[in-house]
Amino acid sequence: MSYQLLKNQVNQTIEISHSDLENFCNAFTSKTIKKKEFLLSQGRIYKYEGFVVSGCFRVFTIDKKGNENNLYFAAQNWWLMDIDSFLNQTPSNLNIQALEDSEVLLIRREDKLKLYESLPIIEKLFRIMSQKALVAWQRRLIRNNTLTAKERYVHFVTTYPNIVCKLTDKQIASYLGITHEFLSKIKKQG
Amino acid sequence: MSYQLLKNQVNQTIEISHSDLENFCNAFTSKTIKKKEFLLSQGRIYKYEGFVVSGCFRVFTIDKKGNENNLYFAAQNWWLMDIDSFLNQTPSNLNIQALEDSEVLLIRREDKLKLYESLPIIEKLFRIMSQKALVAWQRRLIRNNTLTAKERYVHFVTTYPNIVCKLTDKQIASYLGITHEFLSKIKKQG
DNA sequence: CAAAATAGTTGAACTTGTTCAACTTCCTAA
DNA sequence: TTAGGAAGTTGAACAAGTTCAACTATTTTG
Repeated sequence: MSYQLLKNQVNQTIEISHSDLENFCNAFTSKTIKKKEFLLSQGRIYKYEGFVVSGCFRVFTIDKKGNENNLYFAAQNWWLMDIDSFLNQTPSNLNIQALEDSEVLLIRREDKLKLYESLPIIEKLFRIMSQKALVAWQRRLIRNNTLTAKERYVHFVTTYPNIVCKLTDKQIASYLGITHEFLSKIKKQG
Repeated sequence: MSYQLLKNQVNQTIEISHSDLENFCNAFTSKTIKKKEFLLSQGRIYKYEGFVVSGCFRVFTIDKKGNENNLYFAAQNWWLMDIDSFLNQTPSNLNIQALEDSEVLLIRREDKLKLYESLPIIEKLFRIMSQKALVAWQRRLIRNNTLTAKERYVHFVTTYPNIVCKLTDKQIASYLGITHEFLSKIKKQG
């Protein structure tokens, strides 16, 4: 049952009544996405927010020179969202693509806004999740400023082994902010 | 009146009744902090959250080699918090130091937790503020991965001129993730 | 005001990471 | 099942950024 993962995560984050949790989960619909398909393309306004049940996604930007930059990866239990586009309803700068056949639970923007109104506990849920994510991004930035490429690579593969095994080296290099040629050389050094 | 800035920021973020806003602001107490004094030192558990009324602070980590790494600066209308320490009540990895004589509005952790209970709108306030901050951190990380040091420097001084003018080049270099010697060379090139 | 500490500059040698190009290997779609 | 296209490897030349050391401002403090 694909909703169980979502329920688990909510229960681990906040205390919520059974009926409120049901109401929350009922706002989501399941969707399967084939490998290489896009959940969101740059320039579009993002109307959904997603919880990954199975599979894996990459979230990336494309700069002026046409280079892709992987911002993060999302496997089981991760959230997929472009907060910027979702908050402000501005065209997205992000692309979200499935790296393998995947299942996500999607909630429409309007439905989420309604939930914020009808269930204040949902504000708390996303307040806490956002704050936790913020801490993670701050730490990642510190690592990028203080560690070498090799140290960052070692940190990534040891911290997220279940995601790393689904990725190509090219994708990892882009996430780490280095070229894939250089990652190849790092790996050769041992 | 130092509370007016706080009220303005809240009003710009959410719709809130006059009495709720009063209750929120009443939980804060004003404190003046002299230049170079610390609001928080690494290893302590952070019991307060602060809103900067005047002056300027730097938030930084110290790594194993003893190098300081400026994470961000906070001038008027910015918030000072170690979310990680505040959320989990774990010893802080951050140091918060005044760069000039400053005034902050402080709220105690317990009082903030009480406010979350009694005023659900405060959950919304911090949910939105956290999500906006998250977007800013994501963008900063993308810039760090895709721009050269010089481009990052130009972006920083043009985006935050009112903060830059309060900083030394050494502090800016640390924020950008480069050495102060290299920043000096960047500036010389024009 | 004088002394001491801190901030900023410059150069030379060095390390880290990039670019480009050629090659190999491994998928994958017709 | 095989041709075509990604993904990965390697090397050489290069660019970006660091380190160390010596020096010059500029603040800070007694």
